[in-house]
Amino acid sequence: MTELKPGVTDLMDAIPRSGPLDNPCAACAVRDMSVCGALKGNEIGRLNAIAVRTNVGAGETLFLEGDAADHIYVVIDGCIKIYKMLPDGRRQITGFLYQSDMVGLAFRQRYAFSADAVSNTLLCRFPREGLEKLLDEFPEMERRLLSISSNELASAQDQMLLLGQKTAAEKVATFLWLLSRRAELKGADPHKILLPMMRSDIGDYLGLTIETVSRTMTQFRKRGLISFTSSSLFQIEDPAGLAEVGSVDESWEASVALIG
Amino acid sequence: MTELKPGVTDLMDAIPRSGPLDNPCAACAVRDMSVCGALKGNEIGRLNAIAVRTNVGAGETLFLEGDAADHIYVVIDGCIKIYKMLPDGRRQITGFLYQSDMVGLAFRQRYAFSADAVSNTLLCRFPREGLEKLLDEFPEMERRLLSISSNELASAQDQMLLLGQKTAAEKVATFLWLLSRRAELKGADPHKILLPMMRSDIGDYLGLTIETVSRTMTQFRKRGLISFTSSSLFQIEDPAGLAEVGSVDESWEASVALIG
DNA sequence: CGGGACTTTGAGCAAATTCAACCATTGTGG
DNA sequence: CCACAATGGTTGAATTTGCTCAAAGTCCCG
Repeated sequence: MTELKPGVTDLMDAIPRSGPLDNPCAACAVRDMSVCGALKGNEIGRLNAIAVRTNVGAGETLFLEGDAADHIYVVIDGCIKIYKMLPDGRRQITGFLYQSDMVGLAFRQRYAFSADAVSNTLLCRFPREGLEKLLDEFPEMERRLLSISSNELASAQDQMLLLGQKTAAEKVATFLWLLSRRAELKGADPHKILLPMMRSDIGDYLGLTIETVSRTMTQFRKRGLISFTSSSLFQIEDPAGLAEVGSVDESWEASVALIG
Repeated sequence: MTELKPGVTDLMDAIPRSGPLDNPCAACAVRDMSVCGALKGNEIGRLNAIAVRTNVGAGETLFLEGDAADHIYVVIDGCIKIYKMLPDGRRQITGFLYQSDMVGLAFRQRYAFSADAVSNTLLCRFPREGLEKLLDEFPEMERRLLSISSNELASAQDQMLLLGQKTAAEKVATFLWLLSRRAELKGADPHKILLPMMRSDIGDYLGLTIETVSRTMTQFRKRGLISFTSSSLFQIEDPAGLAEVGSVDESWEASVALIG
């Protein structure tokens, strides 16, 4: 895990910006989608003063369950998995976090879960203490945080419904459908799905073994619902069919985090 | 579902208080444990002005998923279950809420889940709009809400670990152990467990069928971990053994909601 | 080109569900 | 006050879904 002074490395340069070099937050790609968006114009400098960009390589650990919860992160680019483990090694991945998602948000002394990078990930790191001070100062920011955690709670409930009630086929179909919705929301092609995580991650997220995930996917391929280019890249051939198989509720708001 | 003017009915009178009759919030039994505790002295009158006490009979519905989210509730006494359903009737109970817990906290237009009373329940109801105005005025209240939803998120993650990874025996043992911890926290005997919900509720909470819940409990009885007085009242005979069977993590903070 | 990590596929197995019958408790009407 | 229907809970046997164990296949990277 490497730390970067803002505006120095290759990865940094991959992030589009137009503002002054000494205030990268002002031009951050994810600013409007995250808590940061609550601060406007000149206020954003306050955030920038406590922000540190951090790069985490694929498979590296950001923090472990039980570590002192000193920092809060925002994913700038890449993918993070958060998970809890049982003493014997069983693992439940409780979420995959992407661009603009927050990691480590917990008003407790210690993290209640671990976080690893799925792929190379660039994050913005804030000391908890400093961020809390800003919250005192800017109630708009606090309101936004409340809205974010309320959305997270809603998708946690969706995930409980999936884990507790859905069959293997429904679980996998729901997972793929959700990835498609996320791509759509980001303005990408919702039919081309790139899976940055491996089968064991998908299994531990859905409460299934890797074998069941694999078998279910080939079954979907044989049924013409999807087709794969490689094991981590595929095409959704029948979105409606996938939603049907997944018993997905399309009636209203998307469960992928929307910032209100 | 009946509404009560504060300080009128039998149930109301069952709540201990000492303050003036026209300001029941000031003397509410759960005040210090809930958001309400953020307001002190004279401020509490503001909350009282928008609060309405509501009584919901066992089995009655408080609201349904998709209803306009006009109100937020605090459980004064009794038990509420919140749940989501699939089109074919499968149901996942995502939580049981007890004294001082909040129900319906969602910064969205519509409730993302349904809520039914498990037993006769007394609640305090606030219009969402009015409560949000108070939040603007009293940041301390907003901070408290943030802390509450952060705790809820943590226990949602515990529940995902349970649903996705634990065996039937572990699930049931964890459930009983958690009830015991809750009783302890409330100052009650942690070995006497009263189950206000029926087997189908427990099953839908743990992602198991009623038969499996029942079989697992009799197995626990035969192993000497518990003993029952009736089907809804029993005694924990071997707390350590129960925690062991449940693969419960006792290392730090309780996952039952603690208000920070 | 070789080796390691990840994925797929297959066969047998086991945990939990389904289906079915029976038991216990409660409340109601004759 | 008892009969009996209704609701909820327990127990048993058969079935099924998803898991375990095992082997082979694929991809990537040095």
